[in-house]
Amino acid sequence: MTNSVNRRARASQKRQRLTAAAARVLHEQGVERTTLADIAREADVPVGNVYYYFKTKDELVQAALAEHSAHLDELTGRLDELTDPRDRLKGLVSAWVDQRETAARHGCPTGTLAVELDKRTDGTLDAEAGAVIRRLLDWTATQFRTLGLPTPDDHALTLVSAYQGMSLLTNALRDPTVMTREGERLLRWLDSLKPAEG
Amino acid sequence: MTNSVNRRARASQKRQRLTAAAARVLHEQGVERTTLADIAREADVPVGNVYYYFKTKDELVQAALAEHSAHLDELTGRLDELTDPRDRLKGLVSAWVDQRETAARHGCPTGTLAVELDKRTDGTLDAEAGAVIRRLLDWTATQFRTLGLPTPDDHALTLVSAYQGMSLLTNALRDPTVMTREGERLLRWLDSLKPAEG
DNA sequence: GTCTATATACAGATAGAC
DNA sequence: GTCTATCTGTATATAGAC
Repeated sequence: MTNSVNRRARASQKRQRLTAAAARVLHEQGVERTTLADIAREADVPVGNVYYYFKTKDELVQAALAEHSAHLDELTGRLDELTDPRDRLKGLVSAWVDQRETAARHGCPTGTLAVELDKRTDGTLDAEAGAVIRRLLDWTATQFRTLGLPTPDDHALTLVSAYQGMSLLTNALRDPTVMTREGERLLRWLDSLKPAEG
Repeated sequence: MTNSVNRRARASQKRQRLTAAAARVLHEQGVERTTLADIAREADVPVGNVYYYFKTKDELVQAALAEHSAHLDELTGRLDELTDPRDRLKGLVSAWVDQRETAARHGCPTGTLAVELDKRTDGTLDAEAGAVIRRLLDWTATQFRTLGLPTPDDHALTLVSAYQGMSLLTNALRDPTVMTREGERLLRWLDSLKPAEG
């Protein structure tokens, strides 16, 4: 009984290590350039053993996406504790800017994954990254709506789009200050927004 | 003599066909998922023959990037014939929106290429896509400067960043209307900009 | 210059011992 | 559950006939 529990605990621990390693390595190297051996090494799990936890490489990609999605939930969950929706949005922008060094080296985890998965001709996984982005859009639109703005969806699109754009440029130019400059502009923009009268 | 010229013409024609095919296929499928056989088939050139024109796959990627860069030059060249820099910028945005269906399926050619090449750990080619984006930034900044705006570089960053962001979201959500909505906002923004007094 | 056949290398995945 | 050894497929690149 105790042994069985320990084995199970160790097993899911390994699964968790593999998931975390996948999220990290796939972000850094991309899906196509990452081998199962890379992930296994990073998770300190023998290569052959990977298949006990994930039947295919795609399942590891999916697990990595779920991990990024969970990180997003954590962030928005923390921001939800702020009372003013404008502060929540500004907190989101600040969190992005804080990640500028990572963005300069590897871009946005979800965004770069979405770009890569969209290159697939088969329909495998290519919608999954889009779903994570859509959840970010939804959360953002809710904040704009709570603020009393007339077109919350358009504002959300503008903000998330700006984030993906500045991440891509920060990465392509390898220049974290891109993130700082655009981040400051976004903060000013958020401050300037006035809810409709009435 | 005539034969030699014909051979040379055919040869460079094949090279040109390979370059064009590379630009197209690499945009659609991405670098890592594209095989030399894919490009050769699209160019109607036998696989083994590719190596006569390009020593490595990376050289084909480089040629594809140069092709995209040339397309950008064509576009900015046409826009340069407009007298008002504001009209040039609005023309740029309109050109982007016109490509929305392509963007929905494959994203921005240069942007998605940049994302993929930035995943490389070796320093091969990963700066080349960034250079193309930088040239777009420079051209755009020149227009803002000619307009008499105080911080042309920041405005350029905002515009190009917005383009890359809306391309990525259009692609990830497979929704061309993202491009239309953001494009209209950018046009309104450009119209609203007033040069500093004096 | 053109093309076929093939060398080489390495990835994803599986079989099966422990 | 864990791990090694290996099968199988496929991609880049080359050798060399034509």
